[in-house]
Amino acid sequence: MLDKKMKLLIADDHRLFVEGLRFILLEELHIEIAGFAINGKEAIEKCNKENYDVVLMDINMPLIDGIQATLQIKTLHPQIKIMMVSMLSDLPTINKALNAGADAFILKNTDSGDLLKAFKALSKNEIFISESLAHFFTRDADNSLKTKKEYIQFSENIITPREQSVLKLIVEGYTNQHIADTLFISVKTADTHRKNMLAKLNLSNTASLVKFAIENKLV
Amino acid sequence: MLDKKMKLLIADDHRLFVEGLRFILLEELHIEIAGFAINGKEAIEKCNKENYDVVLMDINMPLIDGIQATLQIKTLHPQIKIMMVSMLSDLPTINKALNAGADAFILKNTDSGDLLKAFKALSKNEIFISESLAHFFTRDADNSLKTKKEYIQFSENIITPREQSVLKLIVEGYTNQHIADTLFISVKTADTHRKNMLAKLNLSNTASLVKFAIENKLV
DNA sequence: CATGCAATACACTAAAAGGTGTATATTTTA
DNA sequence: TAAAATATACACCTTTTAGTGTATTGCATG
Repeated sequence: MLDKKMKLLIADDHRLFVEGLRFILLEELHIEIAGFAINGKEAIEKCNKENYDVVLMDINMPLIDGIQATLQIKTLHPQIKIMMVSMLSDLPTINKALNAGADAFILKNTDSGDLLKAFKALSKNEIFISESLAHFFTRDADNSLKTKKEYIQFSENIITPREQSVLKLIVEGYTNQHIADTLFISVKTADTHRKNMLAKLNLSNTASLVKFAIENKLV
Repeated sequence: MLDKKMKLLIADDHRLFVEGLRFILLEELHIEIAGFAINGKEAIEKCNKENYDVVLMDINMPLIDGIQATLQIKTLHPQIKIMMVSMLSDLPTINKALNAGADAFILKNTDSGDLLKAFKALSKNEIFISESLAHFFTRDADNSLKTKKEYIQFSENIITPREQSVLKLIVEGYTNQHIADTLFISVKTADTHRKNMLAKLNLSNTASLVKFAIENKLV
């Protein structure tokens, strides 16, 4: 793929960012910016019409987000490489992106060198993860990417379904008593669920639990 | 100011964005990129050392955010123009930025034309707001900017600056004691701030306060 | 079929937060 | 300049959470 130009679709709704990106990639002779999309829906449509080699996909986009778009694009066009770009480095999101089929995950706060490395990796059918995120992962003998054991816990649901129900109510501002009444369990049980979540997430109070829940979209 | 080059400090931790910006502004003969900062603290320090005409300031930055940095820079160097850049278009944030002394507010999803318009406006000592945000505001006879009545309720600080400081720490999971120690106030005062917020927002506990704070981007 | 996880429940103690009310100095603003 | 808002601080009492630990039941998977 290195011998001919990679056709790139940029799917990102931050125009300033995209314009900057254009200038950065202008100098790259083996990359051709072949299209733009300002949301996931448009990205999907364009991939169905045109032939792209790579999609640079923002996670947060209107209408359809980058992860949903990746899923749909990979279903119909598995050969298209998806390079995920995000502001945030939370593991659940990265895992979701990779599970959706993303081939690279870079942060918007990495430098352009990393970006170009990612393109090179993709052209060699490798999976690329920004250095600052790499510590979450490990590679198998077959070079496949695995989330490190110590982080699996984090990404996979440590929070059990029942705990999630409780958590949802906690975020709504319910007290243990109210939660107990709602779920037809004892106050003690509701309290135990809360405490278990605090313990396993290494948090010390409800405020940070609520923050965690919202940030990790567990509610 | 138009006759000589504007010295610009770019304060943003998204390197890809910054690099792109550099390319965009390279073509502008009356703008000179004179420095970079990757957080609010660095921006403040650089403004104390060097003479800049304009700071392009991201809202969300590590250590010290753009709004705090703006406050501090404007206190010591009121002549420096601050151009706020943000991903999000929520009114409380815009108002906070303007109250902190920002001279322009543009979104990262506007095009570079808007960016250049903003620079021009600053050089004429005008306040510039991205078009897509302009509907929140109205101009007085004296051309000063006012939040439209229908938005005031939203924007005007239901939550006072001090309360916001406390709120920020609450969201971080701090207890009243810890908040008191951090802000050098009595536990009672920290507690009063918390209680006042609960009262005026009609909430009954910290969990819902945290939720409110995150949803309304007050943190 | 045993081991582990999930869900349930409880004891006890300490710490924190919630409810209500008061008070005062300072700053903003009408 | 007077009124309003803000930041500060405290009293008293109740409710809720946090910290630590135990325990039983059922279900699933190795």
